[in-house]
Amino acid sequence: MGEEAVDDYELHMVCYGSDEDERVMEWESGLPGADELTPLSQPLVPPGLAAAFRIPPEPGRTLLDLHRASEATVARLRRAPPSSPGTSSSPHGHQEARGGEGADSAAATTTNSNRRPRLVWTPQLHKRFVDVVAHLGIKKAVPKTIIELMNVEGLTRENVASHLQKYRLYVKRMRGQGPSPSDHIFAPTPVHGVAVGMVPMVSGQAYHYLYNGGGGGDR
DNA sequence: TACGAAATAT
DNA sequence: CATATTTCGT
Repeated sequence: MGEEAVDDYELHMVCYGSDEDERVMEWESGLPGADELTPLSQPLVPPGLAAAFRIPPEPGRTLLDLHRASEATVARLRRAPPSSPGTSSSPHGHQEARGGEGADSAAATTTNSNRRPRLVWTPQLHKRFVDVVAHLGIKKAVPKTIIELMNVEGLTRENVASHLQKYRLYVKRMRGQGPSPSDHIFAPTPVHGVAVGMVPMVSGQAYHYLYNGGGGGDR
């Protein structure tokens, strides 16, 4: 009969067909990048300023809180119908082209292959990873939890597990010895001022890494 | 089922 | 050769 159920697999994350998903996608696109956000570990209001203005100490905002809030927002977006009578245009300016890539989404080239394309951990994605791991603590930093808190669509548990394995090895190796020039993403030189990819990219796509000369030659 | 170490692939 | 995926034992 028909061979239509063939490519049922790839339709997962890349293709947004539903209006609800579109709304969520738009919301995600509007989110500021990791570079423009204050780390959760860092108080929004400096202690001195807070004291000067009689601002009560910040509530214990944790990543879990953020996660819950995020889930609540997503749920609301999905439930609430357009309900924008009159204004059918986009709520906020969207520089984003189609593709569904916002601050966080792991896309893969949808070329037919049962093998998942190599995921490239961009500095931004890695930063998010490190942030989550740091706040979870080395004890609770397990792939499943990490993946939940990162909230990156398309990111699989295997991806995180693999990266976590490398990250742990890096941390262990890092003890005692100074930083190694061989480190790319793990070394404490996260984001330079140059434009780097905002989304995880796969082989085939052009991605730019910021490299330190590479003239060292020692190993 | 999920985690993690090792093997395998790119 | 570095890094990501897959396999496999727990």
